Amino acid sequence: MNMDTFIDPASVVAVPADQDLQARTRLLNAAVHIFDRKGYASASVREIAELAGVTKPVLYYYFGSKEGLLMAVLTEAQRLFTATVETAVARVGTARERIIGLCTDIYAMFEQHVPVVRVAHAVFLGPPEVAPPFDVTIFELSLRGAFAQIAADGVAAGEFRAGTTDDLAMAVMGILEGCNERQLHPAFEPVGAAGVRRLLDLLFDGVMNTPRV
Amino acid sequence: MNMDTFIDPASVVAVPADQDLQARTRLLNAAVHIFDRKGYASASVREIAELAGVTKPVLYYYFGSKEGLLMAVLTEAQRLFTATVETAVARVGTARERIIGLCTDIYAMFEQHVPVVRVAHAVFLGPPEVAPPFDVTIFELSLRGAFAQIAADGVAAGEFRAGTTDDLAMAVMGILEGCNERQLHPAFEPVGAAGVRRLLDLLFDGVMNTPRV
DNA sequence: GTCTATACAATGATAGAC
DNA sequence: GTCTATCATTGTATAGAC
Repeated sequence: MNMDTFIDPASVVAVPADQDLQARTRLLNAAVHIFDRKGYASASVREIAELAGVTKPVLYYYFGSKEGLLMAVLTEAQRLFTATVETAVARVGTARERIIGLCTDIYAMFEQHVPVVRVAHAVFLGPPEVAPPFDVTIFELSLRGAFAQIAADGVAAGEFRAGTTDDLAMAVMGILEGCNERQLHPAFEPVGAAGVRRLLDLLFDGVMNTPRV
Repeated sequence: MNMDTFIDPASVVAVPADQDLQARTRLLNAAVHIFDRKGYASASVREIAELAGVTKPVLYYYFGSKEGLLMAVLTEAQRLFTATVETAVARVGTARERIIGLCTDIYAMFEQHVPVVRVAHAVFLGPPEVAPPFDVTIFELSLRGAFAQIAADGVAAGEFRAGTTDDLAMAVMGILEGCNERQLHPAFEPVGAAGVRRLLDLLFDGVMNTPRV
């Protein structure tokens, strides 16, 4: 992919129309901003072009259509996501530490790129009938595959109880998703990286007061 | 609220334009159907009125605006939600059983009313700038309050470890949300009520193979 | 309460000059 | 590559007859 498509997080929230950036990059930043605030369907190409400081035909010259613009944003989100997962999976340590590490890495990446993540999140959970031709399930599948892999390692090493692999991956996904949604939703207070770790510790160690048999 | 606003789940997915129903009810069913499939922003009142078998002015006569129609749908969703939470909280048993009971009740209610829940879910997670004047946080707040109450009971009774109340509620919310999203998203296979219970058991009993100290 | 007909703004997209 | 000007369509909403 062209390096021109890189989205500078600071510029997204600060000055999308910074004249030092290329028109294509300014359009991407503006698109993330508007898609995030109004949703893809309610966003207008007019507004995006204005925010980017260019005219409408420039937008169509670079992206072909409104949907093409969304596709470019999603491609960028996928790049951020898979990079985070791959580097986190390669870590060493106990399975417990690796799972916590992957979760905190994902959580931190979401925190650093809230607008882009929110756009991708909205497409992922939104109505499939109007969704663009972008396989949004790769986010879920790759992340769950990573958790399942680490969990299987933990079971094989005797670190985790036998037969917990798939359920552990699913439970971790749920807890992480809950934390991320609280981070993405402006009405709630984020739990923070420490909170993510606390919730995962609860899952690993259990809740009951009586020792297991 | 008028009983006329009740949304028969079967009619929503089957024949929204059933002539035996009142125009207002047919409009509500059609709105849920269209909002669910295309999203609120992309849905057109033209299409909703046609599906309901009435003309546009009839829609505006009953609901005043497109947003009023969405508000009516959300109000119905809230009714379903709070009713489920209240009856589940009133149950007796151990805190662990009560938490599992509330989760499976919510899960089953979502399963029975997938279209309405998806619409409410989309508004809850969607962009706040275009959201209707409906406090979507009440879903999260009431549910988390219920979990925290039960968890506090469990801690007080010595059933759960001390200091786990809030984290337990958050972790349960996350796991439940993960299961519900897999149920609402057509690309994934639902975990089922048994899966929900398994994941919660994992949280209660812990994952580690070594006994806690 | 329900209809026909229409007002009117906004949309995504393009043609063609430069 | 970027502009001005414009098109065709669709959107929500309403006026007024019955």
